[in-house]
Amino acid sequence: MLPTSPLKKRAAQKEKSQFTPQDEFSDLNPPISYRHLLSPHPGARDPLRVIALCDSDAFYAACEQVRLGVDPSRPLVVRQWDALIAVNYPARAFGITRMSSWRDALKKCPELTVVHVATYKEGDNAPGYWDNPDTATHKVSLDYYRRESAKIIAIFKECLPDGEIEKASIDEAFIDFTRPVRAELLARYPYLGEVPADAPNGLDTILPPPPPISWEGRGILIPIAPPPEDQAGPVSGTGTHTEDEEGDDDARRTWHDVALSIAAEFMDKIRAEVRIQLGYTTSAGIARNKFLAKLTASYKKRDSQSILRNAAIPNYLIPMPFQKIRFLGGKLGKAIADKFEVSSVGDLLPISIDEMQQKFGEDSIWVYEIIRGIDRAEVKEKPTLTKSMMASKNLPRPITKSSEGPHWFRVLAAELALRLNELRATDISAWPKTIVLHARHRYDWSRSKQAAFPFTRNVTADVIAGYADRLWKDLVGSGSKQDGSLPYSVTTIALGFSGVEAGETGQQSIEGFFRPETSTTSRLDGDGNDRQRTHGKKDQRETEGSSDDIQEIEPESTASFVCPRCHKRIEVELGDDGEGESEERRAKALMEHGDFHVAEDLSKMPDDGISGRSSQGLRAVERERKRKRESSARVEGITKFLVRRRDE
DNA sequence: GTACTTCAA
DNA sequence: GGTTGAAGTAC
Repeated sequence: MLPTSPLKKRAAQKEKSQFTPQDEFSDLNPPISYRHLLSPHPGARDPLRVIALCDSDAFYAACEQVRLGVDPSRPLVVRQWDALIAVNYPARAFGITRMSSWRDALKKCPELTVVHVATYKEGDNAPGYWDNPDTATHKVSLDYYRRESAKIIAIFKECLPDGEIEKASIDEAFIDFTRPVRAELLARYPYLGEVPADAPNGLDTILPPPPPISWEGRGILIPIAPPPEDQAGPVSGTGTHTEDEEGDDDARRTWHDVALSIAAEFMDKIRAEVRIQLGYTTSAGIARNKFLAKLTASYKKRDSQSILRNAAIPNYLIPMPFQKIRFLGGKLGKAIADKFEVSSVGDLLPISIDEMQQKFGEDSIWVYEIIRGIDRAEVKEKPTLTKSMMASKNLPRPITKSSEGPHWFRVLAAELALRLNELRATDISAWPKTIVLHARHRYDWSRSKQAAFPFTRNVTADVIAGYADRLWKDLVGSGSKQDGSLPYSVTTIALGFSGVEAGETGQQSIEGFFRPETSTTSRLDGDGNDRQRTHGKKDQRETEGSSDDIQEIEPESTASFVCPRCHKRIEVELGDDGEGESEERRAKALMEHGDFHVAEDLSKMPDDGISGRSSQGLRAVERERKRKRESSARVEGITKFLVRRRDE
């Protein structure tokens, strides 16, 4: 229970009341009953919840070190143009930081290995490693790191089939250990599995005292500072106590600590697995929720893991600069710091929720809870497939002519084509719904245009670049100036796919696209409508005729769809090797037909913008301008039809 | 759906 | 600082 209203608290603080910041942490030792332990679905409020965040140390540098077979104890940095984007720990020992320039780094450490990140240039169909790529002609590729990242996640999953894993960025993931830890808890302490006959409150009986914990080899414990003299600790209430060297502490030990220690064992094994199989060292934080796990991981970095027991939360959090907290590192955090002239979590604790809400509205509740160590966010497994895919380039010299765009599209498009096709090696049905082109003017603002991207099999750099050309014209206008100069200089060009889908949703869409054809008769029955739409195309009649005649034809051995664009009926032979194969054939057929339309689109690409009219000219730069869109004359891909069908 | 912004690593 | 990716907002 919170001791008093926040407003009173603030007033009280001014008069130097007995309130200490520690009093704000009211939920450090929640009662844990048999019901908690045995309930089938642990949620965010589970007192035995255990979350870890695991990240790779100097990830890009580690990738290069492993790729090149460099001795891990040797200093190595990853260079991007003149800057460094990763510095391994041996190199940090020389005082090299990510802010150093590559030449300075080499001065500090002559034996430094400097690896420039992989790059593309126009015409390349794969990124390559060069010692001195030119930013005027090349763009960097982070593809190798993405692939290595995926391997790490795969190991996490292998090691922990029952744990939820959420990839948080290229080099870090949250792991929810709650379920595996609970299973282990019951295995190690079988007496917890049954409510004792003499338990006073049945399932709601509090668990017996936890056993001693050996933290040896399980990670670094964030210390519980002993409470000040003649003041009870916020949790134990049992008066004086001391903490031994191991950090175990009879008075404060809880079953949650046991859970943390088991999670730490698991985490350690998983990290060892990553190190052995891939050669990457990692750091992890283990705590009761996501945000604390994240903060704990940064306690001691480099091939280690740290553990934050509930009892250690206040002393860890109070001196913490709150802008280190996830989502407070940006504008919101700065606004709060400026408004209240504070910098640490402890400074923020006395500020009442009302006071905060006046300025920061909805966000306040989240902030109020987070600085008290409360975070109910779930570890949610994200689909393996990323929803978007973007390739971007900061231009060394801003471009001022419209004609300078296409060169960069071809570079960006080559990368996108490679990445999409690589994705399709495993997810054949992966398809991006839209293609987006961004152009940024200086560091002030940017504009973007998007269009439907067709469901097509052969996604080549040319196809992508072709669509980008049209978006470019829509974005910067065409013919607005005689000499082809742009209405504004462009410092960044980014080309990407969004709405990338595959697997289940992709297959569902494809299913919906085809009409079920369990027998030849049922197909003929339902044909009236289709005939109207197909305008009696010849090939349609032919396929129908033949299937009508050949009665031996296996049910479901063929399927067909009518293209909404050309109204042709397309017949597909399905495989008989099970669902996987016929699914693949359906997808292929759709894409092959899409290819035809892509070719058609590209061959009669207008000089105009996509909407068929010249787009906003100079005036477009003004952000106030109203945009009127013509929705009718957009590129109609099969994709669009698929999307609509799925909703029906 | 489209264009734009914010946050993070 | 450059290159990504996701999510939220306004329309």
